[in-house]
Amino acid sequence: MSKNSISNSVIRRLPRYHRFLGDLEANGYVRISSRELAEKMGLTASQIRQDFNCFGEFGQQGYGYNVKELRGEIGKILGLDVSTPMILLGAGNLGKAIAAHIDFRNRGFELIGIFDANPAVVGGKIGELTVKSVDELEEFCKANRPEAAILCIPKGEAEKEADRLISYGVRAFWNFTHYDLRISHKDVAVENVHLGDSLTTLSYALSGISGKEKEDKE
Amino acid sequence: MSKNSISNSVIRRLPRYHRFLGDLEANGYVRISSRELAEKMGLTASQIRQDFNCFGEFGQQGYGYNVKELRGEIGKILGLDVSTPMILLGAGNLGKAIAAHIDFRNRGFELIGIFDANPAVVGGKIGELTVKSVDELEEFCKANRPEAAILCIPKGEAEKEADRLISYGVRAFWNFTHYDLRISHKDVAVENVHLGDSLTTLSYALSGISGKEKEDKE
DNA sequence: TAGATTGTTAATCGATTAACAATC
DNA sequence: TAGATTGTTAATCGATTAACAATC
Repeated sequence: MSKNSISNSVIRRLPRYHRFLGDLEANGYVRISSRELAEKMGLTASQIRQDFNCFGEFGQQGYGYNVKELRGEIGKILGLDVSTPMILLGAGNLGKAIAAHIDFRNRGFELIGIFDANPAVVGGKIGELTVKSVDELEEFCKANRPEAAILCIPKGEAEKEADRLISYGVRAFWNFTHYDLRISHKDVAVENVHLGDSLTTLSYALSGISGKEKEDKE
Repeated sequence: MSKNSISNSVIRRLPRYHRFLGDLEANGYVRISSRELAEKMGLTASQIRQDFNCFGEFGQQGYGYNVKELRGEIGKILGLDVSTPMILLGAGNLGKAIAAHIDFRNRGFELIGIFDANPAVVGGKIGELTVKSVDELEEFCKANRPEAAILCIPKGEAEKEADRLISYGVRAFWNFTHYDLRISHKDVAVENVHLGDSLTTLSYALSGISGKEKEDKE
């Protein structure tokens, strides 16, 4: 209900607030004002107060915000107080790195299964988990009820596998493919990571830096 | 000059345009109207025309846009017609996956070196490249002049290494760490990829889907 | 020419910033 | 109490959408 009204811009800032507050807490900060936090994060104090006020009154006039308390509240808003079972599809380079590199626990998830179509990687170990064949996917989902999935598979397989997962009850996707999930499926949560697009953006930014343009024209 | 005036929102859409136009071209499309492209991409035709008009007049009234030509123009805007030498710092799980997974050529870059501080991984092969020790970084940069770097190293090392690279002439960073480069260095291009934040956003989105909230309250 | 679709201006919408009264 | 800082309303800014004349 209230959640629907929060703008995307605000939501995208929440994980960063949570992260900075964690650092502050680790560095012994007990309280912080919106002004000081703004300075550290490169935002305005106004924006910070506006953002927090979307969810409630977390501060105290004349004092500021209690770091630990505020971090806790934002964590709850982000759903980090629950642990959602998640599976990974695709144990190639990227899939393996994600499985090994990401701190799922502190992001509200638990990685409970890894699947791949390639017999050469099935049976291999990644952290605590053994890579299973995609043939076991249905059975596994029926038994373990994962609610979220990471897609690190080729674009061509994404549609088929996503459809399948949705039919097994998966409702959230961390999507590293270029298949556009949101077009086909409506009430499913999707977070796209387009690494290639990200690097391309850097190319643009670089071409705008001192000298580059001139070189082309002279 | 003109470049500075383009809004960030527009720039972030350019790689996606480029990608979609590539798909269209591969599927035999010769021309496309803003209306049709909008439909395919989930945007409005108005927005597409506004976006393109930031850079010039790429279409023709009554006809639309020539797919191949438009893609080429956008590619040039993104700087994909040049190949910027790039190095990777950090050959851990994530670094390895990035090096192996990303199509640098089609993003305006060429990966020419990989470095790591861990003697256990130095000497290993990733694709065509052999992982070098960070001790060789200065010499390598003086000889090969990379202009861009990928940071896949621990946060604690990021500041030191970034400073070093900048002093060696690197002017663009694809930053996978949580070290905030933009704070310390001004005229350097930075593209941050915060995978953890991305997953955290998915946690939020999931917690807003049917049933979740109610469960907490009943 | 008539139809289609752009390029571009104007209107709307949303997000950020500024200001200030409330209050700790 | 006086000083500080929030919560919140109002003002500004920017981005998206709508409209339409230009033109192929």
